[in-house]
Amino acid sequence: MPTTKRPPPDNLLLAALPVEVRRRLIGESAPVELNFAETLHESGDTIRDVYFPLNGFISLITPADGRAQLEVGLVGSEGMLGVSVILGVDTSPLRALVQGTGTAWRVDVAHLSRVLEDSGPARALLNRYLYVLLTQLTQSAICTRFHLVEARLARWLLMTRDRARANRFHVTHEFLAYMLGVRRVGVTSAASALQKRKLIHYARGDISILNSRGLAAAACKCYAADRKTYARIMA
Amino acid sequence: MPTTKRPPPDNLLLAALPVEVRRRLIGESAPVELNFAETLHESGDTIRDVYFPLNGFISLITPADGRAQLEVGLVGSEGMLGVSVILGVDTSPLRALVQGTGTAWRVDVAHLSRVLEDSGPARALLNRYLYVLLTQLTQSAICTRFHLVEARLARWLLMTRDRARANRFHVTHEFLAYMLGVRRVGVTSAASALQKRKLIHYARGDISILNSRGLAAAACKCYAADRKTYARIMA
DNA sequence: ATACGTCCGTTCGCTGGCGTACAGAGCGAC
DNA sequence: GTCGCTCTGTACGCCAGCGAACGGACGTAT
Repeated sequence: MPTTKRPPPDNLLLAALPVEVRRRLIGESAPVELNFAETLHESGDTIRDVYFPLNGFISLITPADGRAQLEVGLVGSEGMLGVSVILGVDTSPLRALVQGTGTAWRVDVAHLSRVLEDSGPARALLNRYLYVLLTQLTQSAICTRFHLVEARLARWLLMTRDRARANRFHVTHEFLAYMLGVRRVGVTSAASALQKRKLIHYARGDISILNSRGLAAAACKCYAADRKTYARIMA
Repeated sequence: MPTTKRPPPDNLLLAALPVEVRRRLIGESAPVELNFAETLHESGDTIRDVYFPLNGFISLITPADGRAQLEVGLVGSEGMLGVSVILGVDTSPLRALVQGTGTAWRVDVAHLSRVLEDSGPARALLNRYLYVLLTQLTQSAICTRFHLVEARLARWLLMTRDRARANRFHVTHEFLAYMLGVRRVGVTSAASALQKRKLIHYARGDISILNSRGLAAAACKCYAADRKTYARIMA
């Protein structure tokens, strides 16, 4: 279930490009569908296409030994999936999983490379985005290590809302547990605590954010820190 | 106290550059000293110089709220300090702290940028290094989340040995605790367990690796994974 | 020799999260 | 309506790591 609608959905990176570059990049093509639970990149595999989401959101997941796994990044309308291509490596270090149905511009890797070679502004923009991603990654590392599940959950919900541009999305406790690297029960108790405080509402995999101010207060500082960095670097 | 000596110490990145680029980059200059406990970059500050260590090692530390902090990266003779410059951002996202005394080539940021503009191979090389750093960062995130202190300690010691090119270095339990994001007592018990198994020896801040095979077995897979990635990408 | 600072060892109670297991509740298919 | 599946709630024992505190050992300076 997609969700709320806002007038002009565009990918923020593409929107920041010079028009001619943007035109050359995505040309006449139409955005593709991002289907729930679809794996766009598998860890270790060769990347053929990169994606610039318009809505929906994509989780970047690192597989660990055993069943353990952990989400280390989140890509939505503010970013791009497949940054390693910018660095000239077309092997994906992470698994990219569509968590929120939506649409995205898809660009062939070779084509992107050609455009990047010719356009300094495009290189600069994507490099800056990469820098942001890097800082978010370190922030995630800290967060995962030190913060309580409840605060981390609140942060995740807010980040997702921003990226998907929707206050309501489909995620079960079980999936959240995978993302946060904790047990499902841990998510259940954290989520029910947030629900009791009327910050969110959920039922059978549908989560709505009721009070984002309150949720931000319940989240760890990492959320604010990430936003600040994005604003500062991408401005 | 530096430590063991090996014949031709060079920075691996510089060694991989075309000779004329390397010459242009570091010219006639001499390597500078890296002094123990010196802060080369402060988080949020402007980066003036980048460093290519020959020996010694530098910790990349992210400050969290409170006293909590966490090492998210380690730079030695295999890499470079100040990668964000490659991305066109001269604000350091992390604190860079000299942990192992040594020497390094220091390069002015503006100069590096000019060289990078002209040299495709240099860009490609540093981009690949950045990719490696990125994967190591995600690996660290996993490690920090899921693995036991003892295994993480073993990994840290091995990584440090590789970067500093020395089997012996000066680090107190207290500093290790900061790096690993745990209590000092946690380090003490993990270290003493390793020492009992004759894998390491330590006394008053001097740590020696006695049996690196055994230590590798005690470490989590992250160590091997990191090495593998480095070899694959930088080869 | 003494005094002080650094570094390491150990202990105690506490708790957040783990692994596991089971039970109810909603929803769709038939 | 009933069955089966998915999703959520709750409970129980367990443990790694936490915070705090104290004591001893080693070096170095005076």
